[in-house]
Formats: sequence, C-alpha cells, structure tokens
Amino acid sequence: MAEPIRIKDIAERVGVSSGTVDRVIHKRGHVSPALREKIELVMEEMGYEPNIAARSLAHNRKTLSIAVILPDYRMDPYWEQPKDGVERAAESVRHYGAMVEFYFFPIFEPKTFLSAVSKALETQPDAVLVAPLFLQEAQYLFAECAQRNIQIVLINTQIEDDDELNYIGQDSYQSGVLAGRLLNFGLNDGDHAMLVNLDKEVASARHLQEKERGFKDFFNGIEKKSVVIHTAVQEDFDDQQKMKIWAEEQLALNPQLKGFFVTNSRAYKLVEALPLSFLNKAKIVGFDLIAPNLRLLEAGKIQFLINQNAWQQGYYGILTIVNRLILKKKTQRILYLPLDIIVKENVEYYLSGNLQSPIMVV
Amino acid sequence: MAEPIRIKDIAERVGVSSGTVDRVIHKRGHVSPALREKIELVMEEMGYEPNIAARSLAHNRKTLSIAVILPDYRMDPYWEQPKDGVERAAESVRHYGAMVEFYFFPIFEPKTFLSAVSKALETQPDAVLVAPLFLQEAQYLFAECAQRNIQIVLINTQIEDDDELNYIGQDSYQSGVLAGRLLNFGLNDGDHAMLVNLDKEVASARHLQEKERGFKDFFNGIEKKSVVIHTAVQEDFDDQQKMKIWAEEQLALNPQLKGFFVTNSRAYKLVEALPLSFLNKAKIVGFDLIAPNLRLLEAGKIQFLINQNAWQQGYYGILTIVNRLILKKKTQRILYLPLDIIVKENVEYYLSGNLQSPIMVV
DNA sequence: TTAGATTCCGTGTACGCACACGGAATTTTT
DNA sequence: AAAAATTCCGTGTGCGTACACGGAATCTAA
Repeated sequence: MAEPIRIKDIAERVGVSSGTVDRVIHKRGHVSPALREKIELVMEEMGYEPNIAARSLAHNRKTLSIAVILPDYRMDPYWEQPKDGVERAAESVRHYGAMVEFYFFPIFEPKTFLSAVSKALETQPDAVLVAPLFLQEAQYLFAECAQRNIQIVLINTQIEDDDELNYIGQDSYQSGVLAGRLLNFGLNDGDHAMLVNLDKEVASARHLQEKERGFKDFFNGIEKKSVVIHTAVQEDFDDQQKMKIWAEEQLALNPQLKGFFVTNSRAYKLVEALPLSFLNKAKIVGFDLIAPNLRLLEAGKIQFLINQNAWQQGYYGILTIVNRLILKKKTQRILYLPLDIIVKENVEYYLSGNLQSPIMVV
Repeated sequence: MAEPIRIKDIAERVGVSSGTVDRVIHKRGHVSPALREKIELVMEEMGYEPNIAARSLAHNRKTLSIAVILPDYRMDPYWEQPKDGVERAAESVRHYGAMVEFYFFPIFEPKTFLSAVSKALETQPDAVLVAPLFLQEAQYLFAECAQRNIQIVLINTQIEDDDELNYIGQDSYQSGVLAGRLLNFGLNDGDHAMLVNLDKEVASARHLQEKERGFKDFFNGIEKKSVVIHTAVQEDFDDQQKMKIWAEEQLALNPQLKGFFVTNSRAYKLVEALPLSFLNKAKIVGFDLIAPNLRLLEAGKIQFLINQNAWQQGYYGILTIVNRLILKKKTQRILYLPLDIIVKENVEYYLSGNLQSPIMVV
C-alpha cells in the first residue's frame, strides 16, 4: 500500500522545513516565489493529500457560526424538514466548532423576512443558509453577504446570479416534467388534467413557474394521446369552505377532469376539498413526504408524491458550508437533489433516517 | 457552546490519569472494578463523546484488509456497479489503512466461487464483503469466518441466519410489490402480465422467489381490476435466437399479454427479443441502471426501472466495515437501501456520482 | 561598514487520543 | 519478613497538521 504523503515528506524532498510547505499550502505568503513554485511542483508530483483528521484536530479551536434563515416551521409542515436536516447536520459537525443559529420568519411575509435577515447579520455569522422566498428582499441579503464576505448557500428556491451563489435543491423545471409523466401514466386519451398552485402571489413564483413550464412541455411532447391541461391558482387554501366550493366549481366546469398536479407540498389540501366520489377515480400527483400527504398516499387518495428532499436540503446545506470553510474542500456550486418518485410501497425508505447512519462524518 | 468533553476532563473529575480512563473506554482491563464503575458513571454523566478525528489520527498505523468476493463484472454489466462502489469507498478510506482486494468468480459457477473464497481466506483478511449467490457454498464461508473471527458483510442476496450476519441491499419482497404497482398503473382490467426470471437455476433463487411473492401479492390485493399473472423462467437469455422464438411463443399463447416484469437487471434481453410492433404498446418494468437498460428507458421501450442501488451496496458495504473495525461505531446489522423508481425524467440523478461529493468522509 | 528594517524560513507546541513502558502498590510466595 | 510476582495506575511519546514565535539571511540606509 502506498504510504500517504505527509507535509514532512515533501518538505524533506524539497529540502525545507514543514512550516514553509505549510505556508505554501495555505497561501500565507512569506515564501519566495521560486521556492513556492518548487514546492507546489513537488506537491503535485508526490500527490500530496492533506490528512483531514489531523487537520481538523489541529485547528479545532476556531468556531464557525452559521445563520439559518427559514420560514417558520410551525406554520407549514413542509418547513420542518429542512429544519430537521439542519439540526441533524449541526449535531454531526458540532465537534468542528460549527454552530448554527436559526432565524425563522412567518411565511408569506417579506417584511419579517427582512427583519430576520437583519437579526442574523447582526451576529456576524461566517455563513448563511437561507431559503430566499422573496426575490426582492433576498437581493438585499446577497449584497450584504457579498460585502461582508459571508459565505451563502441557498436552498429551496434557486436564484440565478452572476455571483457565486450556491444552491442546493431541486431542478424545478425537471420536476414539472416528471410530474407530467407520472400523471400521464394514469390518464387516457381525451382526459383533462389540472395544474394547481396552492400558494400566495407574494411568494416567489419563480420555481412554481418553472414547474408549470416543465409540466406543460411534457404534455406538448407526447404523441398518441392528447390531454388537455388547465391551470389554476388558489390563494385561500387554508379556508376549507372556500376550497370545497372552489373544487366543486372546477369539477363542474370540466367534467373530463381526471387528474391534478399540485405544484407544492399542499396536495392534501386539495384532496380534503375534493368530493369522495371523485377521489376514487382521480389521479393526483403532489410533492413532499409530509404527514398529511403520507396518510393520503397510504390511503390511495394520492397516487404519486415527488420527494423534493427538503430534509437533505438542510442537511447538505450545512455540510457544504463546513466542507468549504473548515475542511476547505471544493464543493459543487449547484447541487440538484434527486427527484424521488414515491408510492406507498417505497415510502418508508425515504423517511429520513435510513441512509444517514452508514455515512461517516468526522 | 458546550465545550466537548475530553478524556482528560473526565480523568480530572474522577481523580485519575487519562491512561486509566483510556483503559476503561477500550475495556483493556487492568483497572480495579470499583474505579472502573466510577469512571463509567462519570463518562455517562458528562456525556463523553470520543473525538473521531483525534482517534483516527492516533491509531492509524493499523491496516485493515478487506476481501471482496463478487461475480466477475466482465460477464454481466450489473456487477460493475458494486465493484465501482467498492472502489470508490476504498479510495475514501485509504488513509485509514483500509485495503481491499477483489476476488472475482464467474457467475453461475459455484465451484469457482468456492475457490475464490479459499483464495480470499488464505490472505487472512480482517473482513469479507461478499455477494453470496450460492446458498450451500456460502454456508462454508460463513462458518470459516465465524471461526476465524472475520467480520462479514453480505450484499445483494440476503441470507437469514441466527448469527450476526450483516446485510446491505434491497428488500426483495417489497421490490416485487413495488414492481406490481408500477406495472399495474399501465394495465387495464382484463390484461395479462408476465413475470420473467432470466436467470439460471443454479443461482440462488431465493431473492427471485421473494420478488415473485411480492409481485403476486400485490395483484391479489387490488380491487376493481383483475390482471392475470403468468410466470416464466428462461435460462437461455444469452442466446438471442432462442430468446426471440421463446418470446414470440409467449405472445402467441397469450394475446392479452400487455406487460412484463423482469426480476433482475436483464430487462434489455427481453426487449431485444420482443417484436417491435408489440413494444410500442407494451409496459415493461425492470431493474437497475445499467447501460443497455438506460438506452431502452430513454427510448421509451422500458417504462420503469427499479434501482437496486447496486453501487451503494458496494460503497456502504466498505464503509460499514471501516465504521465497525476502525472507527468502532455501531452500525445497523441490516440496511435496506431505497427502492428508487426510475423513469426517463429523473434517471440522471441516480447515475452514481451526484450525491457523493457533499458527503464528508474522512 | 554597520545598524536597522525587511523578507524569508525553521522550531516548537498544541490538538485529543491510543498505547507502550515502567513505577508504585498490593498480593503471593519463599 | 523479605523477595518475588502480580495487579493497578501514571507518564510519555507519536499520529499529521496549523500556527505563533523568533532566528537567520537579505536588503536598505546612514
């Protein structure tokens, strides 16, 4: 077995001390250009790989503070997942000196988002993990972080930018296409289907638009079958009365309606509003493994759920930050998490907690 | 932030030296019972958690040899996946002193399996990762390992045992049920479907039987629809001529045949044998993301692939061994990997290589 | 030419843990 | 009761890295 190369080895090879090599590795200057190049060359030649264990042992007196800005999980079960993922990751990296601090804001309230951002930035964090639901307000956060040199990682909502913005989450367009395919399996020629946005205008419509685009593109692309697509927005998803009335209207207007695609985690709200008689033959595709959806999946009222891996968004978000700032590993700027297709038979494997144990995180 | 508890801390608290605490931690004896209990109590109280980085730094001179016994990947594309997973994991844990050595045997040849086992055991490995395709011959391996105190981890084929056998892979029964559900989506009342075992008798039929049981149980459980299930075994899957003839026979015998479930990764062999005219309307469910299957999925000739996560079986297999024997972490004895449902739209996320980078493995 | 400033580089220590070694205390043997 | 054996426990060193500190070499200015 090839003995791992140590700093000492390359130091001896070059004929300098390990301290000098260290300065080159960390680009701390105070090394003559000629020497530096020579050392870099030898490092390359010998294939030096830092010993991560030793490294983390050595400089573990540093502490890394991470501010996590998320919608209040008490207002929407979806947001429990990233929160739980963050907590789990925080636990795993605690001995690195990484600490996370949560800043929750009521969903749908841009102003309180801003005040959460302010509070977070006041504490001078080294990094920020955020779900930038509001485009406008997020820009302010980005600007501040860029200026103060704060590492920033986005989850849930992807915002394109010239800057080095990091994103962990789903490919919205592709998830729309996937939803199209799944719904299509259950539909016959001539059936109608409806895409439903159970969300408020104020929330960043960006990723919902992308899903819509993907969904429609799928149905435009298929042959041998024609399915008519309707779209609808319903902001009053929390008012069960209104929902029921609205749902019945839709069914009355479109007797051919056989399938629904709910673009976020609120499929259960739609199911609760639909008449039972319709549910028996309806095909419904939604998102996310939250409790109310899971019950309906189990009961056969929802056919497919697409897992957005919200838990992982939080988990990998924290790991990415620690990887960058403490372990100094390169990490990819954009990480698209898998679009898991969930049915009754495989749901248990995705209820966060299965795949976490075998992974060694030091 | 709560300062992490060190050995030194609990030593001071008890009034002994760190060496004594160390002996208690590692159960190395030479500590009086009274003291031992006291130390254990204080460890519990203070919530001591070993610093894994320091630990792995300290005793990294040990080397761990792992023998990996798998079917020859050159004979079946499926077996490239666990091999690749093993190699990737081996690379990740190389600096722990873990070394893997492969022992391949021609698939379907129990005798050469035995000779691979012999060769492997001759090298006195500390652990064995094996796909125990042949029940009888595997028992010999198990007995030897138990006697020599060699850690053993099974992948692919689960063999129940009183002993502490470790398994990483799929839940075969459940994957059969899942296949049933997926196929069912595309079938109508009165359609016929066929379960096909493209395998040789000699291979452990165990997990194939389980899949069959699950598949049939699913169709027995559904209401409102009746689907007739046929089953078939075809050992000459490598002979394209025979396959074509056989396939046409089946179609002639059962004109109602609309769907196929291939119980292993050889769905592409069936597709290659089926007439094109039939393929356009056929529903086919298979296993595994190997190249020939992927092409057909892309082309729409295969509707669903169930991912058995063969790559992960190898990867986590090695990680589990290292976790146990080097990092001395507890690991679960049985790890059922997710049954991923793969269609054209989400396949790219599962082609091993996406989720590996953000994970910190030291 | 020499003192002072500056650039460059080597030395030493700490991180938390594992383990070898040897000393002290206790028990057993003579 | 002294010697030997045994049990019990403390000390010290090394793992590979990060980084503070200070010494040596080079350069600048007088």
